[in-house]
Amino acid sequence: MSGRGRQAEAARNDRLLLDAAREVFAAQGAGASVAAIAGRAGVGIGSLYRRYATKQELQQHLCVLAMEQASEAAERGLAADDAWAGLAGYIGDCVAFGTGALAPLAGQIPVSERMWQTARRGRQLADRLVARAHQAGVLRADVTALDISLLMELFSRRSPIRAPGQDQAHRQRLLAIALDGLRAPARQPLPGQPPSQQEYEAPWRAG
Amino acid sequence: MSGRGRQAEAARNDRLLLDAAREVFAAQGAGASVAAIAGRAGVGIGSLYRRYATKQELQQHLCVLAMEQASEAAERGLAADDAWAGLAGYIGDCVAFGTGALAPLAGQIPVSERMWQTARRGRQLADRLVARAHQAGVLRADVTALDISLLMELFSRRSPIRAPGQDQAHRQRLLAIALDGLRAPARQPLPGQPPSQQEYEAPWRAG
DNA sequence: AAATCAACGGAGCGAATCGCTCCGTTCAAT
DNA sequence: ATTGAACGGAGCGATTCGCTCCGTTGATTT
Repeated sequence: MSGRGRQAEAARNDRLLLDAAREVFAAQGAGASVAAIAGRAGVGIGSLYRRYATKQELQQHLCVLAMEQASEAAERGLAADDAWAGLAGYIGDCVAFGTGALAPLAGQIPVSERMWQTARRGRQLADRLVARAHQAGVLRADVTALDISLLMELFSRRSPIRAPGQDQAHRQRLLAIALDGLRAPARQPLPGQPPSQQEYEAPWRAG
Repeated sequence: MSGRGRQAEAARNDRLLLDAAREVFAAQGAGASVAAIAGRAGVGIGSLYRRYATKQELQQHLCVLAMEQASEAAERGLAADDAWAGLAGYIGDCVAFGTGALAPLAGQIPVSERMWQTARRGRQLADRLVARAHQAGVLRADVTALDISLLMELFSRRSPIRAPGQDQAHRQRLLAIALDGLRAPARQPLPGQPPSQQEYEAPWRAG
């Protein structure tokens, strides 16, 4: 074991708890029990409630963290020289981390001001990433940043029935297919209207 | 109202019940309550239990029906002149119907002999559809029939947080992207190994 | 070595929700 | 007017939930 003393153990447990919570919510949805989370993290329920007063508080903290991770991934993507590699890397990172897996929490928890701010910053970065790819002509013209957000939301969900390793392998293959479909030029135009920002975030406003 | 008498109402209710059950399970997973299903169908709980002795029996019946619908979609696809149109139509039909949305039931209900038979027939038809697309050179060479099954499983899940109409519109746009990514020639090879039949159906064997 | 105490795991509480039963009501057919 | 099949939903016991509380552990201090 690394780290010495109870404080180090507490820090480790906090990490384990957050990772486990994200995976369990991603697989089972917002209704997952705190016992399932604590069990997967390998810690007691008491240790969970010493850090987060309620299940809801844990969920809010999880949302902020996930959006911050997404912003960092977007910054890495913008730092890449190649516009396509940057965008694909951003999408891959977010899907691997499970950024969009917390979408089922929308409407179930109040959205703090900090959450809106973090979301706004992440959206701006993602918009720049997408705009750059459009200008470089590597991203199909009829796809929007919100389409990509929905795509990541879809791919973020974990299978509730398969082993995590298998699930991850499957997801990477399917994501590679979707990424190929995102490249310009498009073979078949996208049907319907692109999603609007308002309808995208509406579920979060219904608290 | 169409139909006269109590028998007609019963037949209508049975349809409403099955449609509602598929949608609710697709959105909320296997843990969805029977009250939620009856409520969405607009019928009483008593009417549900007059037709299905247990929740489990309803789920099994739902699985058989979904797989039969998938087989019919595959037959329509094989009847199409164009190999790509046939495959794309099959995938689109299955996703629209929600064939793969019952995957979360795997491991939660015993698999009847009839379910295995129906599944086997559906798989044979899908294999032929995929093989024909491969031979015609319209489907990227590194994708297998099981990859496509997993893709349909992914796209079959309904959003638990958005209105069904919006969710459907989003899903069709994202599916169009994925279908573009399935076309030959591939721009980027798929990572990892293709899934095996054994690992694909393993969750169903763990009853 | 003894004392201290922060962090630990989990048994168990009341509340909520579950699958399912049971029964009074409705209404087309007799 | 009578029948009876199909109806909706209140409510049962069982289960599961979020959460509290407490005895235990072990690094640190005296």
